[in-house]
Amino acid sequence: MSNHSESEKSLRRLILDSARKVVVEEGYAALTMRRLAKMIGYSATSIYLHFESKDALLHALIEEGMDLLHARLTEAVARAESDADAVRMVCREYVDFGLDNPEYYEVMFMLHPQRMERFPAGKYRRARRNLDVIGQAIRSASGSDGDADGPSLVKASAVWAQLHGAISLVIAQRVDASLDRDEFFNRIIDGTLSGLKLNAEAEAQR
Amino acid sequence: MSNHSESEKSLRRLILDSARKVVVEEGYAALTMRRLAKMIGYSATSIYLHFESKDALLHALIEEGMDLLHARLTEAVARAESDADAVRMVCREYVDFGLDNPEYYEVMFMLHPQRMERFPAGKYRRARRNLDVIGQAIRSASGSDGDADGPSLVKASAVWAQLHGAISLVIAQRVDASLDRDEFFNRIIDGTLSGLKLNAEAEAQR
DNA sequence: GCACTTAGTTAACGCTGTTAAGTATAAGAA
DNA sequence: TTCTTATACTTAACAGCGTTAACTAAGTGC
Repeated sequence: MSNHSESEKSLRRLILDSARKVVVEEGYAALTMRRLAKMIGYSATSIYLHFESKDALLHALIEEGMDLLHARLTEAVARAESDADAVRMVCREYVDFGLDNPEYYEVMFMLHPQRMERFPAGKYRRARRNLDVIGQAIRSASGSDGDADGPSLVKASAVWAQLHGAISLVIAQRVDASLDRDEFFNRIIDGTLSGLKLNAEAEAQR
Repeated sequence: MSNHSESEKSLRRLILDSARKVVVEEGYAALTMRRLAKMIGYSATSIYLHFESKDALLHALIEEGMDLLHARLTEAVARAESDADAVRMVCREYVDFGLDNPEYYEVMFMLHPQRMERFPAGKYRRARRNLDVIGQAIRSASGSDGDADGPSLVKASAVWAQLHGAISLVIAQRVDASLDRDEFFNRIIDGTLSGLKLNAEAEAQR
């Protein structure tokens, strides 16, 4: 049997937890199978008993991150005091998630794993759930007309994309060092919200 | 002397052109020193006579891309018929550049090269030039008040970030396949522009 | 003719992800 | 109890990676 003396929980979990630790603390580049093996006290090939490839391991990590993000987004919606407020809250929370967990965020949204074309469908569903939280918040805030003003998938994707752009550039240290980040993100969120034209009085145009 | 029979132009140029070809046609992952060497008919180590490292080669590629982008952005501004139009044109052009050259765009803005912290200052300057084109367009369109409504660096960065988010997600194939991309990008650009609140009466758009 | 520079080479180091084959150990069947 | 099979894991190796050290051949200046 296993009885590698230390394994109360499954090796799969041990691998995942160690991998997450490496990624979170030292970034994706530091994650190698041999190093991971040394950490968990098994040979590198043992990892392949639980994950088809390094990418598969990464995908599992992404799924965990998606769940974590989902929890934070839904909590943010729950905390909101109005439908309109919920959209702002969910945007703010998304940004904060990215800034709080840059390495996680990088793996989840910025990495370009080799085999991503043949990505397990389940992961897409998990990522989709997060987009749906945004979409639902927008729909609630838009009032009863529902999808009158264009399909909400486009709206939600646009909101997501705009927030993602700001987060990913900051994480990759591509923005000017002298940039005031609070002002930057406030502007991004305000701009994103104003692009939605939610409240009626702001609908002077269109 | 060199006289590797084929070299009219310098080996440095040959390396750069071949590297760009690989990246553009098959993506960054396909670019390896040994493969590049085989392409140009020299040994892999010869590349190190002209570039300090693979990252340095990549940086040179990024600079070329930045110049190309700069040319397109300034041309777009020149084509515009009004200051307000110029902002929209430059946004459109930026998006088109990304969609026209996804592999190039990936190397330029989505990759996270190892040694990027110690990036040659010249590259930053080249990247900054492109941000300045956006910033200048915004400033011109904002009228004479100049920087009254917040520093233009934040404004330009925000515009850039929002466009970048949309482009990078599409390139990484992270957006829903059923998404109408034209509608998506139109919404991104409109949202970005409305976030600038340039002049209220001219915003009778869309 | 000798030193020096230039442009290129080969061989190797220490990594990487991954696979094939082998080894104990436990469980189930005869 | 013995035979068989499955489980959990290992070692050794493959092919490839970026990079370096050491070398060679050819041209240049004195």
